[in-house]
Amino acid sequence: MQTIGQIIRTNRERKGLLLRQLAAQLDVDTAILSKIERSERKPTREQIFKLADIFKLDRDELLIQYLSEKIAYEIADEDVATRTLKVAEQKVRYLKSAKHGKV
Amino acid sequence: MQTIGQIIRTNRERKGLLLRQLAAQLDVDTAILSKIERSERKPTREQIFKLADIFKLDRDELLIQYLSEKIAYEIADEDVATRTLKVAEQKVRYLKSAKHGKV
DNA sequence: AACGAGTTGACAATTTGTGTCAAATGTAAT
DNA sequence: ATTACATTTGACACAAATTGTCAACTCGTT
Repeated sequence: MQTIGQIIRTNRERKGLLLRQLAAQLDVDTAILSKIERSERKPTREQIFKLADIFKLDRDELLIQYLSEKIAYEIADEDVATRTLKVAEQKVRYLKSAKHGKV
Repeated sequence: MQTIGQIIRTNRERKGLLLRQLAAQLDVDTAILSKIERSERKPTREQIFKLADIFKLDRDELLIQYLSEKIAYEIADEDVATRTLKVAEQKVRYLKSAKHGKV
């Protein structure tokens, strides 16, 4: 199970880029990128998209990794975590159908 | 599909309580409770537990409603929402097993 | 009109997220 | 062991989001 940080680091090293080089492309401080790779900070959505472009990864895939990691950390220490996600799925379905005027 | 706000309002009315009476028990301003019931604001976790106690609802059940609603609103307008939740489930499982020393 | 219940919006206080910077640490080469 | 460079760390500043406070407002009832 890879974190976003690990995905970024792996891809950066695969391309032989230094932190400061990738940081420059992302337009962030090296310190921040370092923290992101070690999961000490979360990237922003914009950064995710830039990374997907730089590494030619599927934007949706990376976005899913990013969002799901955020959610997982949000509730991982609840012991109702799994049931919460099941109910969240139902609610999402409901909200989406409502949005399409199906209520 | 009921919102937390609707659950609260229904239960408050069932007990014949006024907004200001329930607000007093919750130790919040009437304005806030009004907004919570109409989903204009989110309750805090503490408030959720107080409400469960006041209405004699299952704390975990209400917590699940609260957390899942928060998550659902967070990602409802992503079109990768459902897949995100599936991946989040996997990540939660992984995090939980890691926590129990199973890595 | 006066009252009580609920709603609304402007604002303040607090918390959380993000960025900046400089110093510290690690690592390899000379 | 000193230099040079990459990365990490932590303190701080700034911005954004959350939460709370308050007063004015609407609406229905008497």
